[in-house]
Amino acid sequence: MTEAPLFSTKQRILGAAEDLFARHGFTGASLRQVTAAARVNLAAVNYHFGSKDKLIEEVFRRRLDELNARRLAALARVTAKSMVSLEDVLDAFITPALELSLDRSGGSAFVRVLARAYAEHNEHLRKFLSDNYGHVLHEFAAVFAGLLPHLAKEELYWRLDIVAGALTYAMADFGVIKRRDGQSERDFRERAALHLIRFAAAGLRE
Amino acid sequence: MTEAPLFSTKQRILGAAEDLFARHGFTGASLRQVTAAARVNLAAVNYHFGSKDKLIEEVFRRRLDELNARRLAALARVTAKSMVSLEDVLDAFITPALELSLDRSGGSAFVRVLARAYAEHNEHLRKFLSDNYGHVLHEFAAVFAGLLPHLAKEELYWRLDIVAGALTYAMADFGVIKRRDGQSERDFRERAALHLIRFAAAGLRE
DNA sequence: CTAAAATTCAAACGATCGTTCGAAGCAAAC
DNA sequence: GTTTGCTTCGAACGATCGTTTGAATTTTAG
Repeated sequence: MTEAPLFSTKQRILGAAEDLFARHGFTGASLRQVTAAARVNLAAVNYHFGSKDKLIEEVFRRRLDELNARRLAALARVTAKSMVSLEDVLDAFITPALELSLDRSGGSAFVRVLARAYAEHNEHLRKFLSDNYGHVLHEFAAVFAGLLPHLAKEELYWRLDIVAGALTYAMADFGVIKRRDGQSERDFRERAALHLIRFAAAGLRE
Repeated sequence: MTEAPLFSTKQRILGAAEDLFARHGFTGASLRQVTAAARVNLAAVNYHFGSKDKLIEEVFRRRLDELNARRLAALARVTAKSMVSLEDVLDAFITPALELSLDRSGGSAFVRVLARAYAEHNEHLRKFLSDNYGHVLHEFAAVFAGLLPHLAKEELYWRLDIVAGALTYAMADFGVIKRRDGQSERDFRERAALHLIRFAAAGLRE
């Protein structure tokens, strides 16, 4: 927790790992590929992070801390209003991630990493994500539960899981797709968010 | 192309590979794990399939041949009608896959394998799938294009790609999720298909 | 029954994996 | 200048990977 130079060894490793994990998966990308791309020594990973698993966790932490903070801030803004709609809550969940997916500095790669995490059945990784960011999903789930009182708690939870996964995959593809030439990024983002919110709302309502 | 005993070495390998690829990914599951689960010798994979990559292809071929045949049959049934709706075409695409995901004999594992394939950016695998099943997507795309004349061809194609990926991920999760106790499988399937079709329609229309 | 073809087997190949180690390099503190 | 602590480095560790080999075994054909 000292200084964090923009191009320190740690940051270069994290950036290269993010890119290679997105392209080849967690087991598919080796530490030798990562360190070569980051132009650092192989042993630097275990020196700075301890292990490959810890490096993977740090790749998530670097982005998820901010992403989930934005989601919670947006959720708080929504629940402060007098009338709360399902679409508002979904917007609070989706828009921060969509902004990240359209970010230039590695954000699009990270969203693809996130999509891979959903595909993984990795016990260790699931537990890490649940331990560190489960409270965010719980806060959203609580608001959803108030808006969808007809759904049993168990039913609501797995619907949220499916919806979140499908949204994550869709946003991951945005990171690869090239936008139409004439279309502005803001226009693209707003239209994509609209479609995703419609899908999620349809999937959550009875 | 000779006989195909139900529990031949080849079939046992394919079944074990499907299950392990779903759980640990293509690079994450080793041939030693696969052959151990199939209770066959390690060398049997290279004898019967030639290589791990060819085995992966065969895991796809075994299921996709039937899945895409059903999709095309359903599409033909739809286009034979006088009035064709966007929802009809989506139903022809989604329902066969949803039935597969709820199949008991390995189908649910395969849909998770399919979801992994979407997450993979693997050049070789993408080319194999495109070469062997690209014509199915082209047939659907042609019908979609007729129903959505306002969309440019390029725009339509990447929307279809995103929608197909998101649907695949959602269906993959169905394979893991346990149904509510009181709910029949038919009821569950029809309701899920309805939600997925709504999402896809919203994503494809302007 | 016997020869031939197909299949299974144990064992090993070289390559690559994540990880570890001690020396070398380098900064700041005294 | 010397010491101290942090970082980088080349080299190697044992483990595991996909693949290959040749002999043993089973199945098929004549």
